[in-house]
Amino acid sequence: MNIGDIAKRTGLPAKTIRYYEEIGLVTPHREANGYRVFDDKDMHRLTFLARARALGFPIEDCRTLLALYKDDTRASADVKRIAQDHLAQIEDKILQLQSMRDTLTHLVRECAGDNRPDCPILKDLAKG
Amino acid sequence: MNIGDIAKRTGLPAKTIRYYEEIGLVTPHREANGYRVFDDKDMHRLTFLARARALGFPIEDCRTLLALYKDDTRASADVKRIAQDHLAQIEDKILQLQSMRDTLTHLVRECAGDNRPDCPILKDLAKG
DNA sequence: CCTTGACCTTCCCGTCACTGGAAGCCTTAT
DNA sequence: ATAAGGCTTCCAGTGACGGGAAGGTCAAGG
Repeated sequence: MNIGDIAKRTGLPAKTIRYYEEIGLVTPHREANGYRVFDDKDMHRLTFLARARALGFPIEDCRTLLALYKDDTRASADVKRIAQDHLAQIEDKILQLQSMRDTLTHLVRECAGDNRPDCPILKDLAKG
Repeated sequence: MNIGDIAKRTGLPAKTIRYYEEIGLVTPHREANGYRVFDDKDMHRLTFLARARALGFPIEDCRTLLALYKDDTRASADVKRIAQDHLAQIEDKILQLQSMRDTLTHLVRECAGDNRPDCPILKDLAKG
């Protein structure tokens, strides 16, 4: 399969797949004309990557997860730790965003949104 | 005030303040020796920026908000629209993160986390 | 007067995970 | 023969800074 086909099948942009090759996450073969050829193993790795990225794992986590996946002697504890750490980061982020959302919701509700200059949003930002 | 003092007072790193000057968000004077000098107006702008950034507004929104703040003839509707758009983005992001969190929480709960290789997290990532 | 340490300056590179675009080669169909 | 579309590499940009180097400045102490 060429890069366009695999892109369609994995849902990953061709650019992203080239980038993954550049950083060593996949190593497709090359045809005589220089084109990349992807086999089922590449397909599988890319699908794995797509799912891991969709769960928000950073690239380096993905690399580690792929290595663990390949390693039959892995301990599930190693996988779990990575997932838990990532989960903790996500939960932190959610809390931050919820706090922003709450403040913003309040401010937006207070603001008349008409053509007068008086604005509680700006007032709040300015009050420090 | 020198940059170190204003950094302490605003809570912004000196590096950030220099960056804000570079992109035109503040324009402190310069002493004969080249040092930046910040007055109360700069202080006020930086405090405004710190608060707006803390609410997650992107830099370009901050620039616009500062301009609106300065403009006595503004319509509060303009401010409100910016805040609402930003709020919508935050809510989107929260939903994405919550979806990730839910999946991860489930997977982590399923995983034994011992030294055996069997791992539902990897299984899920691999299944595509 | 000299030095030390704490400031300050600019400049450049690195972050993260791509994305856009240019310039040019390859393949397939007409 | 040519045109369309796919492929290649390489370079630059994103957002909002952070790290660190090389060097100027200032106040206090010996």
